[in-house]
Amino acid sequence: MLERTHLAIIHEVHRLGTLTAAARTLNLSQSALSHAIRRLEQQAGTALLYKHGRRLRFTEAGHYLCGVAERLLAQFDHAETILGAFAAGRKGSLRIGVECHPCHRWLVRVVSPFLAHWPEVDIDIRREFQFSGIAALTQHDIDMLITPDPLGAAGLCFTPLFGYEMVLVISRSHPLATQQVARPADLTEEILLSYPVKDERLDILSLFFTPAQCRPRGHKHVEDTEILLRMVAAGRGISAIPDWLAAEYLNQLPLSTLRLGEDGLQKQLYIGRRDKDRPAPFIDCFLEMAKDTKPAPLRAQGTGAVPQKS
Amino acid sequence: MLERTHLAIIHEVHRLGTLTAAARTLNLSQSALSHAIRRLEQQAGTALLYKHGRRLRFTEAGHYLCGVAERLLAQFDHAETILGAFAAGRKGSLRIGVECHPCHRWLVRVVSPFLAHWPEVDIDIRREFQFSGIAALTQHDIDMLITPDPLGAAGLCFTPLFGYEMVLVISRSHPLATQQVARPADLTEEILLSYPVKDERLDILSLFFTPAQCRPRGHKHVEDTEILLRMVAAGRGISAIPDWLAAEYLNQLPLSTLRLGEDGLQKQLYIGRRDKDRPAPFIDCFLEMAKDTKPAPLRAQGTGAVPQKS
DNA sequence: ATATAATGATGAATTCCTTTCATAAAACCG
DNA sequence: CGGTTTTATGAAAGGAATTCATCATTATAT
Repeated sequence: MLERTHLAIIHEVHRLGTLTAAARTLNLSQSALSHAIRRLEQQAGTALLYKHGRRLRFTEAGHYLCGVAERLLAQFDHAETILGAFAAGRKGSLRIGVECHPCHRWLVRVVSPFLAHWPEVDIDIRREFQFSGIAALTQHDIDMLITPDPLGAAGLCFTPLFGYEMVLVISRSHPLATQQVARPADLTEEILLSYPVKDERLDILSLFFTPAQCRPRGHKHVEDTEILLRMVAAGRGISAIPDWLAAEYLNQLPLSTLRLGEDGLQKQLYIGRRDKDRPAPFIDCFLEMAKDTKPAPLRAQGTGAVPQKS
Repeated sequence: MLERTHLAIIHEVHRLGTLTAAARTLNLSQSALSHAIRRLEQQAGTALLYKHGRRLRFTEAGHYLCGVAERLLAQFDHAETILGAFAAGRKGSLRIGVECHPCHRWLVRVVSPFLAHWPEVDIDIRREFQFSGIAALTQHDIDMLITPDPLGAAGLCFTPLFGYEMVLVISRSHPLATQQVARPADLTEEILLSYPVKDERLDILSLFFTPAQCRPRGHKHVEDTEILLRMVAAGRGISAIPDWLAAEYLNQLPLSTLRLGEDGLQKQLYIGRRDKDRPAPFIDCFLEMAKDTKPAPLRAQGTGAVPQKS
């Protein structure tokens, strides 16, 4: 069976001209090379080298194999280099799951500089999961999960990123726009606009309406944040988004924000990953960069919610 | 060090999904694969597989290596196939040296059908040698030598191909055209036209003029047979060529042929090769085809030389 | 649930292949 | 013709790959 060592021997003999010299650079004895070539020739059933004077020359088959060796050895070397990069954690890919739909905007602010620092690391962001994001993480479908709900699961660990508050956004011309706080009973005649996720994953339903045993009049799904907020601004509905996301739009669109209930709907974003994962440096780096990239909190304004203390 | 076996293991595990199945097809024990992968992982410094349930899954580095394996293994397999073709003698190249200039025309008649039968065999015909054709043969510059002078040399063997006669060609309007036999003394006022080879390799000089201690009046070199004979026909000189070559031109050009001396200048063509050469079937085949391709002898005609009994 | 089958991991023993050593043979060089 | 350089070879040694026996884990069937 043709092995890498055979190719290496053939290659060095070709490069240096003699077995003895090739043996030196390969850290083997001349005898070892001689035996190895002999074995290979017997297995191949054809001569590769023949003596010419006291040196060696390549037969045609030998020359052919020499060409093969040059190509394949280069590929072996390259593969080992890449493997080394994997081992050193310079190369890899980071599949990031996001369970917090509006967090996408924040995420891109983390990802951009990261990609610049780790040119060999690919990033893939996934928002759809077969089951939950947690399951995707344990099943190695993703390598990291950004979620506000750090559900305990064996073999996972979560790192807190930052706290934020879910705020109600309404059109500035809405009757409630003058208020500071919204109560569930105030909103029973509204149309709720939300990202297209299951109801139980919508905090405004599970933590605001449901405990008060009421619901908005209607509920529509909107994929895109920009469109969602434009619809809100146009008075077509209300929505609940993180305060820092609202902050980005307050001076672009005629929107007002209200606290959801007396205490506000406080949330915390976590980044989760598998315990046992080899700690690739680029993963730690991503974590650091994620922690350092806090979104600008909603500044106190007439109709705004109170900023969150970090 | 990444070896072919590692690639084979990785590849089979990927293909079949389990170590056990891969071990079966590789004729190894499951334990062997497990150990081998473990060793490779330790050397590479990175995990390649991890357990998922009771099966194995590839890490990123593992997936990468899997791609490498697919590419490289294919190349190994191909290389071994080609090597096998070399061993079986289906593939190779035949560098044929020709020391008999006019034999080129005969040679192409052998080579054409040969190339059709051995599509993987390349043929290279060489007429120029650093030293002699014999030296080129022993030094592996060529694999076969077609020569009328089978000079004994250690490690070479010669196979006779066919006998022929060197005949004098002169213009049909030449005064000697009516004669059957030419003698050296008749030609001392002629211009000899010959292929551009050294004088000592020209039989008409070494075996005809020199023994009679005379020379033609002049001697010019002409590379091309066609041109050479047209010059002869035009009365610009005389030449000596094999009878069968003359036969091809007798009805195209106004030429006459005369025997060189009483007995004619009898020659024999040989094909020489190295004794110890692995007896590739295509070489034997070439020999057979060469033996079977005898040139048409010069038919007896008014002014022609007597045909050679084969 | 529990038993059973399938799969991978592991440590020790063994086997097999590679390498080395010592030496011979051949070829080049002055 | 020695002296040097180079390859070839057989036997011995060394080491790495493989196997064996066994355990742990997980999936499947009863």
